[in-house]
Amino acid sequence: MTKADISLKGTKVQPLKKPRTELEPGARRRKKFDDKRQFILETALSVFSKYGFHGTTIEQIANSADISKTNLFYYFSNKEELYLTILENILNDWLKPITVFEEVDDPEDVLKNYIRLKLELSRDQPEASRLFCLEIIQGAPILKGYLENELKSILQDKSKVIESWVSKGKIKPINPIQLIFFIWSTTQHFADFNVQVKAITGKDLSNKKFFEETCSAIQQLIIDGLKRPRL
Amino acid sequence: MTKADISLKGTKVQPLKKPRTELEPGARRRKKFDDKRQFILETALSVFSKYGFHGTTIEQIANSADISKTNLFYYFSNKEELYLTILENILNDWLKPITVFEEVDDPEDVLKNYIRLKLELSRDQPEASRLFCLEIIQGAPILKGYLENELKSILQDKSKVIESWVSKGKIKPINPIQLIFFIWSTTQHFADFNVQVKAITGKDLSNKKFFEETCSAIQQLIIDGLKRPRL
DNA sequence: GTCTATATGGCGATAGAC
DNA sequence: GTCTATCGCCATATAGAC
Repeated sequence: MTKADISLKGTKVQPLKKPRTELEPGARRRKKFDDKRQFILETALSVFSKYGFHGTTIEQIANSADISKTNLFYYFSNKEELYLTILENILNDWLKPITVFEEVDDPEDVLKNYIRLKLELSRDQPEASRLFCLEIIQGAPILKGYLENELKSILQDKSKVIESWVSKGKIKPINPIQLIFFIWSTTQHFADFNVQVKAITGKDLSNKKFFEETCSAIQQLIIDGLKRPRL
Repeated sequence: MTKADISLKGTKVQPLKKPRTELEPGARRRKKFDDKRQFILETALSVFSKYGFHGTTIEQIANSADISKTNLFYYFSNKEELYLTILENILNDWLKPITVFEEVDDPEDVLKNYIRLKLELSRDQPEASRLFCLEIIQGAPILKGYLENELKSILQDKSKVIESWVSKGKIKPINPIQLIFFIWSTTQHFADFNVQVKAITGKDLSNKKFFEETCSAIQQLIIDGLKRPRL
């Protein structure tokens, strides 16, 4: 294993327990523990997304979270576990929007809706988007298996929806996967290349007007680009 | 300066001398020196693009280039100089395609041409694209100044071309910067997210059929998306 | 749970022989 | 120009007191 590889190493990453509603004995303590863990996770996401796994030190994270280095090791047994837990959480959020693809609906509504949801994700979770991008760009050492299995099968499923639109003549012929890539790339660009966007336009998605302008620009381009040519 | 920051530190990065045609005394030796430097640069690009600046060790690069660690330090005085020289080279290639934007031309030709050139870059220099992306995503500590000045002014220039197309009614109204972002994001996606693309489609741009299919899908979507609505 | 040491190992960079 | 040996630093992680 080279320095640069990060693997699961058999580490079991236990998902965060949801805080319980009934406060049994010990529940309050557990909640406090979970809350602090959650807080560290959020802080760590922010740091990891700036400097990458290797560029980030435990001390940086500890400082940002206002705890000591050793204390951090009380909540996460090592750097990898911390990193993996974050990636796992990101993946869930990243996938949610795609559920809007349903055959019954009108393509225009579905596509507009999906584009907006993805762009909202770029606006509200830009750090998560960037960490995800960092992971993929470096060969997805952790997520590769996931991409080839779960993600692939989800996309095949959604592709059928798009194909049905094509065969019903609702949109013009296009490779469904290409269409999805197109939406992913244009929307994520505003999170991943945020610095470049801001350097050139002076704005980013947190600017409401810029968000709306961007959203409708992408929506229009895709909707109009998919209209069947008139005979 | 945190561990993760990489700055110019006043380091002057001297561009590689072009090998001379006339072989003066000492020229042959210099050429050999330059060639080896160039070879190290190419090897290092490959490694940096996989693991990032901090994830890459000098030893990895040296091994890949089949030289010793100390020998590498003979050609580059430190890790940063090596990294900076690479980034500088990338920037040049990255910008070349945009010169196709000229007002005199037909928008459809220009856009199709530009999309193809950018996609060729994603196909032929995917590692450079990924290293560039790594740099931007992490806040462009080195390139930020460049983005805000040179790149911004180039884009403002090219925007005028696009605006003239709009005002002449050749394409429908669109924010020129947004249009350029769309082309950048959709084409670079196939280099930066190459692993994801390959995991899902089983192919990448090195596959000729896939390249052509992708190229025309992007071209069509953008060209058709920009067509003026018929009255 | 949180703290003060401290062990351990890796990595960038240099010295100096050849 | 290339090599062997090594320095010095810094980051992860642990031990053990409180």
